[in-house]
Amino acid sequence: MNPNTTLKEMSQLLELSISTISRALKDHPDISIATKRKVRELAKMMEYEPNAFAVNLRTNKSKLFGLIVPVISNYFYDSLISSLAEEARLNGYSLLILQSGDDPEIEKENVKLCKQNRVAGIFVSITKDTTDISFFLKLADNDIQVVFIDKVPKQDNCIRICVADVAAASIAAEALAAKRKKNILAIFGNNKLSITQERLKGFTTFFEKQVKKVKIDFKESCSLTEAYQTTIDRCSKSARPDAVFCMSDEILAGVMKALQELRLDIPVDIGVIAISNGLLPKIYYPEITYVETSGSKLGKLAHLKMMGCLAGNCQAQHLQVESIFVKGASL
Amino acid sequence: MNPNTTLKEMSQLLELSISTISRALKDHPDISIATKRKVRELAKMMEYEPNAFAVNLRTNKSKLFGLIVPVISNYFYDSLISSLAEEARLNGYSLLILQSGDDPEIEKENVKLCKQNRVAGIFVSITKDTTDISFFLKLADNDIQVVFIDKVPKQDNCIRICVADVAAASIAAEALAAKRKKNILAIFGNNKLSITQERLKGFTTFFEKQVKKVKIDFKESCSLTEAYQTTIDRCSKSARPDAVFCMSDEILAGVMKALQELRLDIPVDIGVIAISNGLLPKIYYPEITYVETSGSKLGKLAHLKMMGCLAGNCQAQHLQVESIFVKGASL
DNA sequence: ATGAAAGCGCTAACAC
DNA sequence: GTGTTAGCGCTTTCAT
Repeated sequence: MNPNTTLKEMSQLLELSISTISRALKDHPDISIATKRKVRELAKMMEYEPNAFAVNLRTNKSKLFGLIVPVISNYFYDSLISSLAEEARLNGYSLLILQSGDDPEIEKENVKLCKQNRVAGIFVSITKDTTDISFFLKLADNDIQVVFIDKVPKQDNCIRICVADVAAASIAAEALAAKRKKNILAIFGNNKLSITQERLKGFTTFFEKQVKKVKIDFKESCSLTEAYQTTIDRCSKSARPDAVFCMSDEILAGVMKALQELRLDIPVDIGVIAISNGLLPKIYYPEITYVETSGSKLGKLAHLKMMGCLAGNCQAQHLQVESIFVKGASL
Repeated sequence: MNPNTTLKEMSQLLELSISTISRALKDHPDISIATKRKVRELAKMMEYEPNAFAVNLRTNKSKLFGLIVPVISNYFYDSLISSLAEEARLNGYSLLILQSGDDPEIEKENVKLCKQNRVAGIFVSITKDTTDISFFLKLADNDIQVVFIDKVPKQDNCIRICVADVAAASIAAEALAAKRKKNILAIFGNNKLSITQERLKGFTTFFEKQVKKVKIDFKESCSLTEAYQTTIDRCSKSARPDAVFCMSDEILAGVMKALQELRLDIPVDIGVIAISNGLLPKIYYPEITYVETSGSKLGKLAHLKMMGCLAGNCQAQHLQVESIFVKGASL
């Protein structure tokens, strides 16, 4: 057992003071070249690593970001987390990852943990039942920046980074209209979520304004299984829809399973379009046409905004990641 | 700006010493009920949160685990991470998540970060190019436990938690034999990985021992696209295989895409079986028959072993999570 | 160019 | 039952 090297140990070995060692290692101009060399050599040999706790205790800040999401295993969050972790790494930060399990109580506990660890900032995608965000806003008192991502509160006195939900749904609606679809099954997720409301808005607004005489069958389906069942129900009938719109990857998965079971030929018998992260659409044949809501771009933007905040530039703001239409062969 | 409450502030307000406050908050028997009550009330009012740095600096240990994986967005790791994070949370630990990008250099950097943060332990799934694990083993000197998960080194002087790779492949092979498949396309991932070698071993050993006269076409395909191409190549020919074995979810996705394109009827025209985490098989119709290698079970076991280690019980060991045959309708 | 000392917030051994 | 003190490892101001 050879525990971590400290400045003190090195100072004793070299018969120098602790502060000299400290300064030598940070290349302080006061220290002589010779001393610096000696110190650095020893440090390397002894595999000196500064004790993050001691450093942080002084500055009362850590090189840590908290990330709170409802759940990690999800078609969307993995890429978000991945990009956030990578961006953080490139900037010398690490990511403390916390799951709320979509439970507001656990979410609060997680915030507490972040406070205890004096994270520099928190990225959070809120639960569907989070309405009171005062405890997030109060973190400003502790000099902890908060950036809401993807699933964000309604309040506008905070920093929110989202995919362009309204635009994404609108683009999908436009694609459906361009293909002259007249009888659309539109499946949306949990209605409490901001993303659902926004996507619903984008979708309906487009059809109200631009296109009349289109029958749209709106359905809320919160899981793969529900989306599957909805599709089986609606597509077995004689008056089958001529296209399905899927608000999310999870819904897309359920829809596709049903369509495969019904042996419908895509896009001949029925068209499919989704709002998606892009992973799932590519595993089907034909590849699914989708509007991309990139978790990884979202992560990059969120991280950028966070760094801006830390640099003092932290007004409330609602930023959006552009949605891109990706042509597949399903519509 | 109302920064974090400290013991000192409270001690001044209550005109008590810092240590009394400290003890009151930890329910030390020496402190009078009345004082405890007063202190706790004030602490609650001031939203006192102990400064993790100060606590950790004393104990030189944090309630933190490091997790190093090649990449987060992956069909398997999301569930592993999810379960690890949840288990950690339940035990009062948090998870520091680090991606190596499958680069041994970054992996080393990540280990350094873990050291600096004085994590209590590290879970690591190594890169395909990690051969020298001495810097992992040396962490024992710093009293940091290391638990290798899933992608583990060959050396046996360490703690390794894996899915029962040999058994999983063997179970799949058995299922194929039971269905009297005679011409099998078997697609495996990167040959450098321990999991590939093990699964290959399980698969071939079964057929060598139990069943003769079966033609097996082994192919290494490291990505969805490669697996797709392999399947297109081999299944377009007249002498089409009567079954495909997929070593992983990623390979399964590629294979299924190809089979859908070729409009082959599963399981009539061709059987499919995979080793999988279970998410992907359920999104297809028919649902894919698979041998489950649960990332979440792996996480639970790894965490259990880690806690054992911390309690002093840390001999080198190779533990395996049992593989379960999950009947779908694809074989 | 180097050293001494204070202090970040907390705990615990040792007073009284 | 409560207070005093030392110290975890580091940075930084102020000496010299």
